[in-house]
Amino acid sequence: MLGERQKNILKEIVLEYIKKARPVGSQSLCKKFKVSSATIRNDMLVLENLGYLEKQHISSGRIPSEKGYRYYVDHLMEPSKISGEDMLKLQTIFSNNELDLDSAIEKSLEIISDITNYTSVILGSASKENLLQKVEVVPISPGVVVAIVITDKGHVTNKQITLPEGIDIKEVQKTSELLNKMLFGTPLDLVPSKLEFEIKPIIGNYVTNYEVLYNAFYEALSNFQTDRDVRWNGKANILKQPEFSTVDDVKNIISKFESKDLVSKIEETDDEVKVYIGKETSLDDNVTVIKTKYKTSDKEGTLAIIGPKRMDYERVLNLLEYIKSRIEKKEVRDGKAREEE
Amino acid sequence: MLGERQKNILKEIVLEYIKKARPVGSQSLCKKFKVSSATIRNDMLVLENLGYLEKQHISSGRIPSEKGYRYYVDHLMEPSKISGEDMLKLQTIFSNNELDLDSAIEKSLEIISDITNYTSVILGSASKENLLQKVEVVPISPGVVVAIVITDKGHVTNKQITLPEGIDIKEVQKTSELLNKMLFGTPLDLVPSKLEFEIKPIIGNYVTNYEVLYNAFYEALSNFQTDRDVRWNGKANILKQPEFSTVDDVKNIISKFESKDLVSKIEETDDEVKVYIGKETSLDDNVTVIKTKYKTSDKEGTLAIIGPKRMDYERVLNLLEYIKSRIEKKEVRDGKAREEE
DNA sequence: TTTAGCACTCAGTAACCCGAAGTGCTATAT
DNA sequence: ATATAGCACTTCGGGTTACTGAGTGCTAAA
Repeated sequence: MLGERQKNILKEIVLEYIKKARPVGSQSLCKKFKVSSATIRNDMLVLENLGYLEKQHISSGRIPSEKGYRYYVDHLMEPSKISGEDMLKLQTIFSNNELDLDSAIEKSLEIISDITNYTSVILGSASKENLLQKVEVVPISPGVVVAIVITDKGHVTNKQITLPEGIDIKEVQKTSELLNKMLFGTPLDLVPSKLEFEIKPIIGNYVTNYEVLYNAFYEALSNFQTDRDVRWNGKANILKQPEFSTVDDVKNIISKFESKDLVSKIEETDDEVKVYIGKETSLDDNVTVIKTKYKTSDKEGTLAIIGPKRMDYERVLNLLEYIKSRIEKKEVRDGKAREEE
Repeated sequence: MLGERQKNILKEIVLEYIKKARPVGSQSLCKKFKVSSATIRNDMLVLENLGYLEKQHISSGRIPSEKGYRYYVDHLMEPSKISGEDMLKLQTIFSNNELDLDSAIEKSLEIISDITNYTSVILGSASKENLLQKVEVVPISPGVVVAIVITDKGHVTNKQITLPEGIDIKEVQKTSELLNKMLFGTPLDLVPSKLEFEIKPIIGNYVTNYEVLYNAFYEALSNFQTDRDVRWNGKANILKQPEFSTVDDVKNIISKFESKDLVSKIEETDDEVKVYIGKETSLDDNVTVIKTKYKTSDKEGTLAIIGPKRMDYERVLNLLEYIKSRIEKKEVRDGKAREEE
């Protein structure tokens, strides 16, 4: 379909545009391909007709279209290794035994944001594979208790419960014992249904006045898994990109970042590192999001880098791949409960 | 110092500029004061020479200077009550018994952001008046435990601790018992020093190999009080204000919002509702921050509204005053453990 | 003390010109 | 067939100019 030179021209244009953020003209490619500008122009026309290139106006140079970037990422980009320089900056983090995995992930994405000037987001939530380990009920004042839930992976959440008038603290204790007995070892995502179908029917046998108590605990326990944390780095970085040079562009992207359904748009389900360009992101047509799911023994979530479509695809891909691999390595190493390397 | 008419002219200019965001000319005030524009101009000149008014260029209308806003807030603004409309929107929140105080505060600031189009921030942290109620240690896997700290007000934090090789879980239990005994009822802010000066010297008597254990617990327990949460509402609202019409202004304010020392700049120590204008904010010369400290039985923090200097001072002051009073009322009411009103 | 009158200033807009960069097309050369 | 040289054409962007409207400061009179 595409001639060899045409492919290379497309590649050059993508790389050049990533570097300079200015439309690429035919002249500037002459020396590299040792042909005249007219020849380049002919090829450019072909590429434009196929939808890989665009012009901003009739006599401007070419810029890659989304389809062009996509083609570059899928076919033209040479798989490479992370640069030594980048690696160096990340290495210390993962070989530092002081840092737990969570902090290491956070720290490393912070570094990525710093060195690339893109925006990064970490989406996390307790994994479905967490098993409920313990439900602890601590009275803190008359009529008020705190319910604390601990998973086998060490995650903790809590919820304050104001007891309805006239509930005996003994009833609460009994409820908590019952919950502990029945829920121990239950995967978090199954807790609500287990509460509803196994515990609710029988709780009346153990506890009087169970209705309100049950409801209070139900709420506390089922909130657990939906608990999400979102960490940003360099949220303002994207504004440094020349594509956000008008007030409207800036306002627009900032509003998108603040919007409530951002999490659902960022979340990734694929284990690979994936690239979403422009419209593919469903977040904003002017950005590219490179992201991957990560999964540690106790949490799972998404690592995402958000930048302009003119993003340094190769570098970011490599960085994310590297971090992903280090996360896994660290898991293994931590599992062996510290063994000097 | 200032004549009566001059004061009124200043006031009108402030109000007019707040409403329209456009410099106010002498003509537009003629009817209101029943004098000619020349007279107004003379007064304006006086006000300008005293530093209350500014011009953007030699032949533009006047806008209030920071000093002018300050004078307005301190001397010209008529103390008034919150508008019925605004109150209505907030009322339901505080009379809703389902909502705990925390959520009510959050919800009400959300509403303020919505109706005013300003940005709001809630800074919170566990109060110094929280007393340590319990230290709970839950083993979750060989060599790993979770330390959970609960205060008498129901706040919970936790920290995962990886035990050094060769530590017996019994030692951990003993440590936790010791901590519970010695720290029960200790105000949070005193925990670190108590650990250092009372517990460290004697822990060796109870627990062998105490060094590492002590360090792990020390870190977990002293992080508690510095634990801060920051909640934003309408972070992008400020961009709607016409004062942020150039890319640079926008980028600037966004960076300020993202900066790490924002918390320290926002935090308020005064119990009153206070107004900080422009430079006074130490945050950004183009904004006004109206804020107040709040204090509930278990938490204390700051409520802040950030808007342009051209902010609707009266309205925001009233809103904050109102919320403050409702927070206190609700405290009282909740304390009586639900008594229908 | 207030007012009318007037000259002056400046932001903002629109119209225009011009050079730079780059294109598409056609006719020619390889 | 492919590549090239030449040329007419388009658009952007920056600079200049001219004009208008809003608003001022100042002076002299009421």
